Amino acid sequence: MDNSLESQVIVPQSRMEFVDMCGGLAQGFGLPRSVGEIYGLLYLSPSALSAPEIGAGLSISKGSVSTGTRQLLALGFIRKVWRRNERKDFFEAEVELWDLLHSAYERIVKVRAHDAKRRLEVVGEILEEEKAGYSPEEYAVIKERLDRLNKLRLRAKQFMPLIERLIK
Amino acid sequence: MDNSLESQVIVPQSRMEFVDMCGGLAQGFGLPRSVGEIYGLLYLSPSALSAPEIGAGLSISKGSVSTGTRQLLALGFIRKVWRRNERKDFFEAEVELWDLLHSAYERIVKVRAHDAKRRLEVVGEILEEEKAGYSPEEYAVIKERLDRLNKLRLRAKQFMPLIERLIK
DNA sequence: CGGTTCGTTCAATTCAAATTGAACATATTA
DNA sequence: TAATATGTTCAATTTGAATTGAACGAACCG
Repeated sequence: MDNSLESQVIVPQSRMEFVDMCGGLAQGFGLPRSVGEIYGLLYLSPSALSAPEIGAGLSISKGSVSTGTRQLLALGFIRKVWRRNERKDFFEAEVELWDLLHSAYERIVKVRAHDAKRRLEVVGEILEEEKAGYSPEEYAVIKERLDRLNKLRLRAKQFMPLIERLIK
Repeated sequence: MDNSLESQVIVPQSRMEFVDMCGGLAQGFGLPRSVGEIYGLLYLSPSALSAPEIGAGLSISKGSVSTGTRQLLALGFIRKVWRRNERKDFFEAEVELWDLLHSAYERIVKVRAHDAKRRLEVVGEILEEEKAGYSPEEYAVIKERLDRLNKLRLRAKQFMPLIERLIK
């Protein structure tokens, strides 16, 4: 049976425009478009929305709503809210974006920096093992380039605490 | 005929490890993996490489080398160098990464910020047109959320000059 | 109980982006 | 001039990620 309550969910154009913008932003950050769209829909929603409402509003499947909301919950961008006498889950957006972005910075930038450091070390180690395979000049060039990268890394690292203080 | 000079290009493991790391970084920034790999190969190369050498070293097609180098040239990450008595193009990496990253910041962050501003304005305008369709309470909530975003935008904007001074 | 709705999972599908490779233009050499 | 090599473009293909939808378990209701 068609549930008329949800099938007639119509999201006004202004909010759809916003949804679209959030979808694009999400893509820019390497997240699925639908994840951004769900957040956008919830962010401009005057009240919490159920999963079926989200699906109907954005014309996406149950499955996408389920995985999308799970990701957003994990990132802290949305919250579940319960309404009494309602079995459904309702979702609302976390509107304190500054805090969210701050913790995203922690997770993404720091993890990535640490990763880069480790991988550069590995490259350096393997290079030492292969040292014999290079002429002295070649080896010197490669070594110098790696050193250069490490200097860049340290330079970037120096600024991190400063930037952190700024955005706290 | 098989050109034995290029078909036997073998890149040592240390550099392949580095190539792989650059590929992953490129993906993280929304660029094709192969573009990062080409840069990685050139960055640790003691001498400039020809397009066929790049293709052989990374096992990618002529076409990918062509489009990849074009992108890297456009971004300023590599340079063409000519060798006399050689028809081929040779490529070498720009090693002053700090400058490159700085200009990338300019292009990406600033453009994106400007874009977000414009799109938010559009949403605001459409919302005004649709004002009648909302109850006063609903309208107030949506309006407040949009204002919140604009405040966030301004807050971020304030820091941009500071950060710029830091990384200059 | 059966009937209904909700939410999750996962295999199948779809879709977009990257990659390939063939066709082409241009340059080089004999 | 023919024969070979280089590099670009673009249509076709591949590949990987997002999305769907069917199957399932759980919660609720008459």
